This record gives sequence, structure tokens and C-alpha cells, in this order.
Amino acid sequence: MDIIRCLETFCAVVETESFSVAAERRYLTQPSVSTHIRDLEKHYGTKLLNRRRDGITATDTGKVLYKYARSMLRFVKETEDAIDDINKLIRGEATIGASTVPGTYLVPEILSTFKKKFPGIHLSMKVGDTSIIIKEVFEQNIDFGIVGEKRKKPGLTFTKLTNDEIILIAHPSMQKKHITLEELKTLPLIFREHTSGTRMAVYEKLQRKGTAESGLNIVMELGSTEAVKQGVIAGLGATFVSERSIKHERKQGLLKRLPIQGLTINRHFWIVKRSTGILSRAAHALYEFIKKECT
Amino acid sequence: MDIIRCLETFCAVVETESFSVAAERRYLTQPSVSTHIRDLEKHYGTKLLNRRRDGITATDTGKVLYKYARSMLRFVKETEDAIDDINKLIRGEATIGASTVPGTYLVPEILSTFKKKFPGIHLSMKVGDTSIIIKEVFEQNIDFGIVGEKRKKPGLTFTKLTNDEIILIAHPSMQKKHITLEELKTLPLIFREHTSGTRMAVYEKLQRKGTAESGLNIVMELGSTEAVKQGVIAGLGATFVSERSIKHERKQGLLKRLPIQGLTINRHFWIVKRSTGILSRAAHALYEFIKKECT
DNA sequence: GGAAATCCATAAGCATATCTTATACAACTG
DNA sequence: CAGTTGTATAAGATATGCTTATGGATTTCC
Repeated sequence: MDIIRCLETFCAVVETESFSVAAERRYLTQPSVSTHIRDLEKHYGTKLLNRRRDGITATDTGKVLYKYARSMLRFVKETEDAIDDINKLIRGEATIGASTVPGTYLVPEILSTFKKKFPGIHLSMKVGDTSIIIKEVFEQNIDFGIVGEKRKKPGLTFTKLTNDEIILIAHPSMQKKHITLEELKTLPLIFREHTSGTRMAVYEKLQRKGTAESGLNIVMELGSTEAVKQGVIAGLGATFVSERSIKHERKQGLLKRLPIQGLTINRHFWIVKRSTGILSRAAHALYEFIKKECT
Repeated sequence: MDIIRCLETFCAVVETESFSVAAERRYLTQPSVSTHIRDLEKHYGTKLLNRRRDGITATDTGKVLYKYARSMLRFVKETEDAIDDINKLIRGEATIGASTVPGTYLVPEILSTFKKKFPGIHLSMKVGDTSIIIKEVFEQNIDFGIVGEKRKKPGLTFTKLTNDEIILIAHPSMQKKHITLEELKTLPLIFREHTSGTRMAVYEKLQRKGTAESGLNIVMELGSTEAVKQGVIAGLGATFVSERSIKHERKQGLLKRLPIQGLTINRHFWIVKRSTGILSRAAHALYEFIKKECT
């Protein structure tokens, strides 16, 4: 039993005084909350919550546990912060390469996130053809590369970064189960600014299918993915996002996916590094970070 | 990921300076330790341990995490103690019933353990025929009962307590895969004192199979299950124990099970209570405790 | 110098835990 | 009294974590 997880749920229940509300807050279903609480009650050998019709209250024991649990969760957080603080101090540099597609659509965003966590690491990226990037890795000019395809070459290791599909999402009230490319042209769309990697990837793909930007019905441009999401939830239009970024919202039924017939925008990449080569601390941190972000 | 579990492993590795030794200490295999550490390193985004041939050392970050982890684990323990302390204060009484077999072999031990955790609860037990116990539960003379069989009766709920098989264990060097009842008679045996529930259960079963106590080759009588186990590990003889109590030792290959042809001592019981009846706090604690102990 | 041993990493298969969906049940609410 | 709200339970799907087996790197011993 993952006690930290259960205690988080327990705290949520105590604070919201409800299993079902706590479930929402924790992005779980209500039955999961029930089992978390049951497990805790079993673990500590005592009842922790009074289930009454007029709301949930902690028992005396539950109140004590709540105090401990809160401190414990705070402590877990503190630990993470402490390690993060150390990471902030790491200095060094990492030089990576990326082929055109990931170098345009994927890596810049990741690097910018990485930079926040490791501000002391100086990053540089070289964008070029897959063959060039692979050659550069082999010749130790860059620490590692991110490319769109795997190639056999002794001394190099390729690791797959999981698919990150870009999907169209709409308000759940939307009747249709899927739409055609033609229908897409009339659909009210919300987008981020032109420089967004997701937006560029979508445009490129649409263009290859014969649909130009001007052919779309863009009703709004917003500054952040979050704002765009909220726009869709508010029913202002549909948008394209990476599948990963809307897990919660889809689970909660706030958004629904709207497949487009004959159009999937699937990005999957490979990370290539020398099999034997030992990475610098900075490069290693970046390597692991990218793997973590794309898995 | 169960972070507490991983941190426990991490601390064990730091303290033992070895993955494999830590694995033993934690009753895990070495690959499990590897993944725990890998998961932590991924989680915190940084290397935590230096893997060198001359032993494992924590990185600077690892050292910091170790300090946090130790406090965290201490805190988890403290929380448990705090709840236990509250449990100690619970006063009340619980009256249960048990049919002859569980009332002799199983319940006394459980009650004694329970009494340590809840010293303020006054316990009493009535032993009698299954039918009588069930009647007593129904008539609310006792809080609940533990019986050897399930009977259909409206208004009562039966919950199965998992099997607790009593098995013969021997030193792993023992050649044979299994033995006969005849061979058992010559096998050097270690036992606990006569009043042990396990011992009584074994004797009773053997007697029914036509083997008296005097027919056994008892070489030693020791005071505790732990001492008996150590005796077997030391190669002094074989013994009977409940399957549950030797999980670790069997996993580690310190002990092996020695099945006896035509002899299984399998105890499984039912706990019976009124379907609607609400138990007192004390009785409820005992009810949950028994379920927890026997699952 | 080479064989054996030690120690950690990785892979594959399997067991178990943990989710989710569906359903039951109890207590209010209109 | 039907409908609604809120938690418990059951069953099935999925994910996680553990173990066994294996590999690679390094050291030790003869």
C-alpha cells in the first residue's frame, strides 16, 4: 500500500468533508477514495472517519492522524524542494542535436522547461538532418541527439521516446463522434500563437493534406495552452493539443477528443547517444529529463 | 511509485553500501533494489548513488536525500506510534465466541496479541459448539463468533478467514522432496511447549492418523517460535509452523517446506456476526484486528 | 593470464495492487 | 414515493512491482 498516496486522499476527504468531492480533487473515482480510506483504517487498526449523512467528519483518532498526515505530506514536498534546490546549483553545459521535426516542435519546449529546473546548465542545440545529427553524436561533437528515426550504427544506442499524438479536442456537448477534413474547415478553432510547436506541427500536417491556414476558421488566439484549454471547456471552440496534456480533463469529462477522419498527427522520436560514452553530469541530467518528459 | 518503500530501500543501500546486501535486509531481490533506486533517481531528476566497484557511496545530492529520508521514515513510524497510543486508551469490552477448534488453536494467540495493542479492552471468550456460538451471536449474547464452518442463517454474515496451513519445515540441505508418515516418526523434531496451539493442532491431527506423541523423535523443546525457527535453520531438526510465519525465510532459502504424504493440516475459519448489528468500538476493533491477522 | 566470482543493470514473465466501470444500498428531498 | 445524493461493494482492466534469468564490467584467485 502506498501510504503517502492514501494519506493524501485522507487529507482531501477531511478537508472537503466528502468522499466524492475529494475524489475529484485527487483525480480519482469515488470508489478509489473509499478503498484508500478503508486501507488506512485497516492499517492503523481504527476508524478514522465518521460517515454521516450530513457530511464526513474525522473521528478523534482521525483528527490526530490528519495533523500527522499533513506534516508528512509537507515533509515529502520539502524533500523534493530541497533536492530541486541542489539541482539548481548544478553548473555545466550540455550540447545536443535534433533533426528538423523534433528540433522544431518538441525539443525547444522541453529545453525551456529544463532550463527552469536547472538554470545553471548552459544549453545549446544544433538542428540538422538525421544523418548529420547521428554523425555528430558519433564524433562526440554533441552529447546526444533527438531524431525522428532509428538507424543501425554500432556504438550508438537508440531509445524510443513515446508517441505524443496531437489530437483535436472539443467541448463534450459536441454531438459528432468524429469529423472530416472538410468539416474541420468550418469548425471554430482556438489556437496558441504562431510560434507554438504544436501549432506548427498541425499546420505542416494540414498543408500536406491540402488545407492552408487561411482555410481554417480561427476564432481566437490565446497566450498559453492553459488558456486555450479553458476556452474549449467554456465552449468557445475546438483546438489541437498534445494528448498528454489533457488527461485529467478528459477523465473528468470536461473535454472530449474529436478524431478527424484520415488525419493523425503522431510524433515519435528517438534519442541517440554513444553506447559507452559517459555523459557529463549536466548532459546526463538533460538526458534523463527528456526521457522522463516523453514517457 | 511507493516513495516510502523506495526511500527505505535507498536508506538501506546507503547504510550497507551495497545493493545486494540491502536487498537481503529488505527481503527483496537485488534487481528490485536497482529499480527502486532508478525510480528515485528519475523522480528527483538526479543521480543519488555512485556505483563503484569498491562499494556504493551516496552522491552529494544522495547524502542530502538520505538525511531527509531518514527523518521521513522516522516520522512515518512516529505517526503509527501516535495512533497506537490512542488505541491503547480505548476502553470497553468485547465478548466473542469460538467453536472448539479455533477456540483452542487460533483465537487465544490472537487475543493475546490484541490485548497488547488494546490493553484497555476487556476481553472474554465463550467456547462451544458451532451451533451454540451461532445462536449466541444471533441472540446478541456475544459480539461475534469464530467457527469452523459456514451455516446459512438469515440476519448473520459469515466472512472467511484465510487458510493458515501448518507445514513441516526443514533445513534446505535436506535431500528429500517429501516424506511419509513413517519417515516422520524418525525425523528429529523441534517443538514449542505443549500448550502451543500449533503443537496441539499437529498432535491432534497425527493422533487421528494413528501416530501418538511418544512415536515421534522430539529432540528439543524451545520457548518461542523464533527459537524453533533458528533451531531448524541451524540444522538441529525439523518442525511444524504456520505457513505465514516463515515467508521470508523460505524466500531466502533458509528453510524449505517438507510435505508429508497424506497429511495436510489446514485450518480455515469463519467469522460470524449479525448483518445489521453495529459493534461497539471495542468489539469493532477486535473484529477488524482478527480479520487483519488472518488475511 | 585466464577462469571464476562478485556485483549491478536489464529483460521477460508473472503476480498482485490499484484503478475504473457498474451496481447496490442507505438516507434525504421534493 | 420516486428521484437524488453519497458511499460501499463487485468485477474486470490495467499498471506496477517483484522474481527469475541473463549480461556486462571488474576484481580476485590460482
